[in-house]
Amino acid sequence: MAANSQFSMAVHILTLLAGAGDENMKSECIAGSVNTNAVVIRRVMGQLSQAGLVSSQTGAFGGTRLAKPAGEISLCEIYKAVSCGEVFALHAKSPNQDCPIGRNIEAVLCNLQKEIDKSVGEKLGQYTLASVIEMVAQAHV
Amino acid sequence: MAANSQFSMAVHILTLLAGAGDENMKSECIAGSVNTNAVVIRRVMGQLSQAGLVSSQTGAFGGTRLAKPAGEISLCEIYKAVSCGEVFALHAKSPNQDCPIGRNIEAVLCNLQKEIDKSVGEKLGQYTLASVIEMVAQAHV
DNA sequence: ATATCTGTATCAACAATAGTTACAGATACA
DNA sequence: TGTATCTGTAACTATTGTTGATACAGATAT
Repeated sequence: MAANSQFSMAVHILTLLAGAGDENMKSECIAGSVNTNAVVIRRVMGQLSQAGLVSSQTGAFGGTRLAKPAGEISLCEIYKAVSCGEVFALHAKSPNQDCPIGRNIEAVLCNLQKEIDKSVGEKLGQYTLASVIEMVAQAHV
Repeated sequence: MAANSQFSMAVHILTLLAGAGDENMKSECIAGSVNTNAVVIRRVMGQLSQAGLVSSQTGAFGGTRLAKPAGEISLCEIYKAVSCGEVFALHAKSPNQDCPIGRNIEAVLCNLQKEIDKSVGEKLGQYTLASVIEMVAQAHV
């Protein structure tokens, strides 16, 4: 499949919104920077909106802006807002329950999965949108 | 798409092999526990073999066994052996290079991706196949 | 020789993402 | 009030990755 790049898009979008300050940005304009279709942007935006990270306005002169300061938006929040998959997936079909190992391995892997996800969340939680903006600025050529 | 469950399968397979000790296990038999097709097992096995975690024998009475003790196989090695995707994907199409943010955000996200992947690797490195076997044993009902 | 097992090519089925078009609903402004 | 503009969302297609399945060459023990 096409790999899930929603997190990357979300960070990109939010960085643009932070740059716009209090002004509304149109999805068409954002799509121009991300290099994709405006509907794709609005789809991601819907998830960010549900998470309370942005607020949108319909109608003429509408658009979207950050719902809170960039310093108060952690990358972990963004990650959770866009429904990314887990680091690894559990068995597609349940293993053979007649096998002692098959019967118990799922629970072990599930716990491991949760632990890894938690670890990723903590790592992402070390950064905020403001950190990203700073990194982008430092990368400036 | 169907989520990538190769890591889960790999851990399951290796746990079974560890239980078989020095005896060769047939892919057909492993497939019975994992509840899938033998070819799927052999595909994963090929990656584990390339990583030096298992060794296989063709021909009659052939099969596969662990190439080193369970205590010396870390989950990080397994994770790297099966080509799992990254935690999140970068932009599918490159962002607009005419935009100051579009031009620089990719590198920032790429660094972040590497850092997260490293963090996942370290977390997985805390466990060995032997740990998994122990956890499966404790889960026994 | 024969039976058995791995390694691998190939194809179909399925799922998820991304891209696109279309349109209803909301809103600012003349 | 009418018009232009923008979001939200449904619907469809194209593409891609995983899994499942069949088939067969090559290796090996007996």
